[in-house]
Amino acid sequence: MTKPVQKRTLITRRNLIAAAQEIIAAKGYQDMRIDEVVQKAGVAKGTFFAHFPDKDALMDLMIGARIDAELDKLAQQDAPTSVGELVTHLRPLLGFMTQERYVFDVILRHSGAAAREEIGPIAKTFSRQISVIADWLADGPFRKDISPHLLADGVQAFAIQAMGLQFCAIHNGEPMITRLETYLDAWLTPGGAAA
Amino acid sequence: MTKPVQKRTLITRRNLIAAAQEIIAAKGYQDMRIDEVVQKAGVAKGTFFAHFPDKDALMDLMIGARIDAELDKLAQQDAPTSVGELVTHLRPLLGFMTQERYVFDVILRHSGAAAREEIGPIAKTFSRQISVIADWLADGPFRKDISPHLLADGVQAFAIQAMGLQFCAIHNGEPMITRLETYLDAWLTPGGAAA
DNA sequence: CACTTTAAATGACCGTGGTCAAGTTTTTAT
DNA sequence: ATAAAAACTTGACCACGGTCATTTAAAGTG
Repeated sequence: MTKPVQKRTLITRRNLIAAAQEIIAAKGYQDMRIDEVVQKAGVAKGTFFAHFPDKDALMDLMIGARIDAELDKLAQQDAPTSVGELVTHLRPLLGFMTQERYVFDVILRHSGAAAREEIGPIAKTFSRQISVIADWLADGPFRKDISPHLLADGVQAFAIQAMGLQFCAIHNGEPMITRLETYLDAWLTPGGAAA
Repeated sequence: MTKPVQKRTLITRRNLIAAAQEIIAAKGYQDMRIDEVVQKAGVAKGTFFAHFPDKDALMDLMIGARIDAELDKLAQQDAPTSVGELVTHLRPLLGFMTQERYVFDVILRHSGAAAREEIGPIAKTFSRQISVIADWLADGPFRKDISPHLLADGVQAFAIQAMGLQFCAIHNGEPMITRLETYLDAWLTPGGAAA
């Protein structure tokens, strides 16, 4: 896990991940089964747990990788010049995160490093997300009385709030994106205009 | 579940809940087992699932009840006249929510009504929380350019963010309460003073 | 009261995540 | 080359949430 010494180990690990990817592509995250992964990878069940502490750790890896890919795209965009543009930029990322209730739950569970020592893949993407957004906000027409980092923290908090309500039975009149825009208007440009 | 007709049903249900409460009091939420609950309640396992759709539903009930009790206390407090006071008022509630990682996860999973038709106990407390906080904020020295309801939504979002980071390995230098105060200062009194 | 219908309880059974003592392969030491 | 040590793999096994055909008890009916 930390420092594989044998070539064999790397191959096994790669096979496990490849098998998981195929299964997820075919049936979604929710329906991935460890039994199916090990069967497809051609190893015994115990081997899986020699490579990953638990199922969640693999999910962390898989979902983290996809979020990272979204962040790659995000980071290449120009800094948004309005809240509307910011929300538009975030849309694909939030779309991925809310594609399955299960995925959103995994993300929530791992976003805060999950009380573990080592910071997992998803938690890393959350830090990165803060960096990307903070960079954007630093130069845009947004409030300047607090640090870009704090601003970005808030964007993340509101994004999670908006995504969470997405799955809620009551609040589904308003689409997630619209709700997020309302939040971010109030957060990033209090008083109605850039301060 | 919706309309129990027999006395027997009510008794069984009460026994199940009482058993669960005892076990939770003794070992915490995380370590509650259905097998132990039904054994203590003196019924078969299948009976449990005739009363609750799944384990999570019972957890929803138990945790929701405790949150509701906290909200009862909250609602009796005077409206806070500063962000610091607001945070102090919220402290016991947030303390309960973060007492166990497992509890926090259950709460997150159910806060948005969990994509079910009926709104569960925890989701109800979240609505109530918004009401209580909105009432407080309406009259206090906080920004007035957006509705108290929207303000309260934000308080909730930041509270969740602060609690989530509580469990994070990196961010544990700053205590949850301090972090929340920083967030809420920026959210409720942008520009440094009440607008 | 006897009979039927409906509601509730039962427990053997299953699916799936996770464990671990024993076996196999690879590396290191002599 | 050979033995000892370390790394890796194995699969039977366990824990625990959840299911369902069957049995038992309660409520309705004449």
